[in-house]
Amino acid sequence: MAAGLRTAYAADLTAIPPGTSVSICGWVNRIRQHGEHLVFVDVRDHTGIVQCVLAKRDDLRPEYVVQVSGEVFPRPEGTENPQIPTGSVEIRDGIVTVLSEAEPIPFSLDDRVEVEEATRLRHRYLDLRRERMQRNLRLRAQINSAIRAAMEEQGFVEIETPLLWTPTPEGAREFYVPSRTQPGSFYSLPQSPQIAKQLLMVAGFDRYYQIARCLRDEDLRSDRQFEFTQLDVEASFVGQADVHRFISNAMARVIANVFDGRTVDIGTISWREAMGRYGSDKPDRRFGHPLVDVTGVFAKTEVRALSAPHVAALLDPEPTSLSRARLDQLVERARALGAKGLLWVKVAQDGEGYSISSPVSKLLDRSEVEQLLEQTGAGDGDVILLVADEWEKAVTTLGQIRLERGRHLADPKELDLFWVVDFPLFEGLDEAGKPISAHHPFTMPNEEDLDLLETDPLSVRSQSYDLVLNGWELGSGSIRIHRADIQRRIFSTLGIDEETANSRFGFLLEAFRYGAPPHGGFAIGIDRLAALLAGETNIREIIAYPKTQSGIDLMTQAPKQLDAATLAPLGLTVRPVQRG
RNA sequence: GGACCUGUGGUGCAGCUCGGAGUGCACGCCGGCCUGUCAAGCCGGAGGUCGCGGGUUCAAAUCCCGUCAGGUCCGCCA
Repeated sequence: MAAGLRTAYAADLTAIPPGTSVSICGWVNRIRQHGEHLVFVDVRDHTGIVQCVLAKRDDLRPEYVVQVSGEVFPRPEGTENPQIPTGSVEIRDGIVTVLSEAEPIPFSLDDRVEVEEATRLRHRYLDLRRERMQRNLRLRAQINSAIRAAMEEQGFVEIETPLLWTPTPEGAREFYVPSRTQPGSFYSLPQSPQIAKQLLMVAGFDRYYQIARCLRDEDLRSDRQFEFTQLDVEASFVGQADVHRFISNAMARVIANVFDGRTVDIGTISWREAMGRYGSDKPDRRFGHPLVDVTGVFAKTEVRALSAPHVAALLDPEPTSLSRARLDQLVERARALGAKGLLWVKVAQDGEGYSISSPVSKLLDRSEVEQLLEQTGAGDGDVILLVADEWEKAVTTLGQIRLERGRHLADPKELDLFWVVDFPLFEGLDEAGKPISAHHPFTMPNEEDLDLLETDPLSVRSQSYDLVLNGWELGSGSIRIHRADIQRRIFSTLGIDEETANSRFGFLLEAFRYGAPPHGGFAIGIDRLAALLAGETNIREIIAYPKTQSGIDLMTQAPKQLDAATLAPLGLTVRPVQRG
């Protein structure tokens, strides 16, 4: 709704009767001066650009903030610009009022010009003027709005939880905030509202949601910032299928909203299948080329590099690009990823059959080659990549290579959205030989596997689940343990004694003694969701003020040192830091 | 903590392999011309700590070492 100094936005003008007087406000986008008597001034607001035709004006510069009052007319025949939505109209002989002058800006705001990200971040307020960034942040707002509508429609209540929370030793590294009123003591910023929301279940808010800021002091990546935003959800008296339904409904609503009614199928795949076929618990399935288990082919092989508990095979997505040097790089890459190595087998048509070339071709017998070709479906010109190792190492290594080799072949318009279920409850053993929680220690085991807790904990599946979109983990959740006896068994398996459990989670365990309903929940990473739906490959593009990989805000130069006088009331002194 | 890529007028690049004067291109900026352009066009001009420090050399943007910054990834992210 236009108001104040403005009566219309640029995008409104095509729908306005010729001759209507309007006032538009915005930034001077571009000036085209044609001598003394004809000047075109493009004025930009967030809806678009409007061409203003003036008789004489030489005091305007790009990025001046202006108000233009004048009459809207169709452009003279032959001068329309079909390239832009407002190209059929113009404001003629308007009064241009300069509301604010502008120095020449340090980089182009034209989306066609690639500007180094550091430069953009240093002047983020300028970068955000660009159409792309306006579109991205507005898309993000639209996602939030659709989420709120979907959650409220399903009976969820939005409740805020504290940012100043209590340190919890489990999980991600936390940010700490010194207390002035309790000098020497610290709050922590929550890595998620996990425990707070479970307490809300005990409190009887049986359907809670929040668009919550979470903070983790872990190294940054293209899909990770210190602070990020989650749709955080928890519900009581529900099972896994109910949680999936709530979240699926919200996702469907978001996608329909963003893509104009588009529908999406949300499938399900087990963790074991995801790992086996794609070597990842967040597979990008859009470009095919699944891994093939060829362990059986090499059961009795003479090739020492292939005698391993598991042999995974991949038909390279782009074999023609595999020069000998490139293949050597792949071998190195596999080693860098922690596997012992990688073997390649080139396949070529040879009369009726096929011949192969490989560093180990002399050591492979005919039946091994035949089975390998059959099981992988390899044909003329294909290159088979093999990684032999422990199952998880083999599939994850080859899965990562699959991703690096094929990711660019994925259709960027496709939305491959699915649940990954039946995660293992524990992910390996710590130094003391005790299992490590894969999710968090309140995750409910799969009831069929309860008996394995004490005998074979690593094979216990959990009632936890991830949501994956185009190869990114969008979120995860679980059904929680609400029964004290099962919680005791989990703590015991994890090697957490009662005293430790009480000191870490005492208030939660105490709360659970006063009547805890069965409950479970989920959290969706909104930054990742927004980035994927915006077609961006890093989340900084959908965050107004992101930090660099080293955690610096290039605009404000935060974090900054504080002087001793500021720190003293907090009970802090800073040790001199040696750098370099 | 580690690997790899990048750093050259305000912006984006080329130059770096094979050392020889801050050389070049495009955009932007400043000035002039120009009455229907639209990333306007034409002419002219200004603008440089080649990220920083050290080394090799008669000579370094270029080679070597270190360092800082940005990015991608591994570790890390219950």
